[in-house]
Amino acid sequence: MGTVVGTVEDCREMFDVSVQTMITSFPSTNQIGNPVAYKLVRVAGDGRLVPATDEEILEVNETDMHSVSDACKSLGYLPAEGSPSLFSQLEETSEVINLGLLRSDNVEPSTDQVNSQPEYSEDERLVMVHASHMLSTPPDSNIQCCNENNMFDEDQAHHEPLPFSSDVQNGCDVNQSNTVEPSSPKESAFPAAAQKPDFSLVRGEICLDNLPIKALQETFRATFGRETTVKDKTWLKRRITMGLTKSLDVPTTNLTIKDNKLVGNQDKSSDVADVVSKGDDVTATNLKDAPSSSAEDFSCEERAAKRVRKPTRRYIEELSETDEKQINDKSVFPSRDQRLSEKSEVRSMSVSSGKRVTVTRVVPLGGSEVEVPYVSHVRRSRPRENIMALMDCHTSCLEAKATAGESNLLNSEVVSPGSVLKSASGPIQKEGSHNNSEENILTGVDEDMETDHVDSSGNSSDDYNNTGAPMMQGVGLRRKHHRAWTLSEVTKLVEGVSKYGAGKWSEIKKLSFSSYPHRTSVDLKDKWRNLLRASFAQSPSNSMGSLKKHGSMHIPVEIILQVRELAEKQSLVPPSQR
DNA sequence: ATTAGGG
DNA sequence: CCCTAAT
Repeated sequence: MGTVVGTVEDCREMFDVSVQTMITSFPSTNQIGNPVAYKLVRVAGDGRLVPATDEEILEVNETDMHSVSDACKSLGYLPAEGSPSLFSQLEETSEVINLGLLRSDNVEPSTDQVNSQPEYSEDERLVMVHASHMLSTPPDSNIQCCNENNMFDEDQAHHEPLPFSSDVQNGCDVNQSNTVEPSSPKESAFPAAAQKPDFSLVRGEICLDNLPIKALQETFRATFGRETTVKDKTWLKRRITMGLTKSLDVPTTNLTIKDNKLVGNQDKSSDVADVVSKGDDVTATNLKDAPSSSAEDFSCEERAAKRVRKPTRRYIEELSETDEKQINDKSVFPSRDQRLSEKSEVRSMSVSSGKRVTVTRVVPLGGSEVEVPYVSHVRRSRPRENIMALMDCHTSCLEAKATAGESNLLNSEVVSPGSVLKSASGPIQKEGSHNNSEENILTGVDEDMETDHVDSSGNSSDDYNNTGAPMMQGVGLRRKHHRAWTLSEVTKLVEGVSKYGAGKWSEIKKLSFSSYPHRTSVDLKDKWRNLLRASFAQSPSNSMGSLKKHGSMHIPVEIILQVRELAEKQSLVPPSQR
């Protein structure tokens, strides 16, 4: 800045004024995430600065906003690299973010650049950005600047000339004659600068380092409107930069949260408040403390506002499958990048997200760690699921035994049915496999298997697992297997219903489905319900029977009819009778 | 323990 | 299929 002020006299005033203007005349109530709005000013005929019109602002915003957010996204991680600079990581973060917010080009400075180019500190970069934007520096100057630093290569490519650049330029010229602030001794410091206002302006800006303390002080004065006695170059630079950052940041970052903070923290966070309103009292007093403390505060605020994670779509405990998948995909929560990209929403949702999200843990997955809510990682309700499989199997086995002719053998082994079954029953196994094949056919083209099903205790736990659901491994997997109903099963069901009546599921189960251990009475009931629906659904067009689009087996018309018939019967005859 | 229903 | 409330 010092450069700005010093090099380009005429523009200095403008700049000075612009800062003030931005702070005062543009209330913090301004549009959210509208950094550009604050930067856009035009120089009227009399050389005064006039806020850009809505249209103008919009115009610029359209092009800028996206890129800005992008920049933020990409910038978000810079701090992770942790450059051993003067500032803490946090501070760096906030600054980087700010930088992102301030930028209006599709620039994506890489971490490498930041770290590998010690000559240009964050401050300087910020300043540079500020300068170019606040002053609405003409594109060409920007480009120059870019070349100069080799930092914003993309700038050149994507940079869109600001609408008023010309105006500004003119304004500068006009101003040249009217020095608003004659008190500044900058002229002596930078005599040559006046020649090429734009370029030199920006350029000088960039090289804060090279400026004499005096110049820095001058800049400081220009920025905050007050003198400073501080001689610390670094501090000055920093202060100046922050001043600018803040002034821009307040309106920009400002959301409800931000507002609250401003209101509540006023005294505490001398940063925002001071810089924006009072200037800085700290300046003279605490040379060393001021920077660090303020920085910390700031970073804290920033974090509070931004760091909160957005609540991802609600965690669905429903299907363990899903759970697994999500976890594996690391999609339970948006990845860091994602989260950052959604930064815009972050602040607003901090509240809602607070509770759930806050409680998280880091889970190492495939090398990277993922944060997952403590809650849903565990089985949501009862612990049973694991057992269920076994239970199921168990029961099935028992059933099988019960109905099976040679169950005796099996009965003896109540303890470990699965293993026993597997090993103990040669023939049974066979049956099981047979059963399997049937089941696997699914479409159940047709089978009379049921007849030969005879006993089929064959359903060993293995069988189960193979056919149906994934083994309930470890923590909460559940959802039994999805076994499509075979035609034979359906047939049996219908038959059973006709025999014993709908609702006698346990009966049917016992009598007709003894050989289908995996079909519980509930299953029967459900299936029946489905059949009913299907039958009704198909009633309109008989042909529909096989027209069913996909998945489920095509229910033969006969069965449909049968079902319908039964349905009528059932409905007519109250359950009491049956 | 079964059923009926909702999800 | 799963889960629950109601029997």
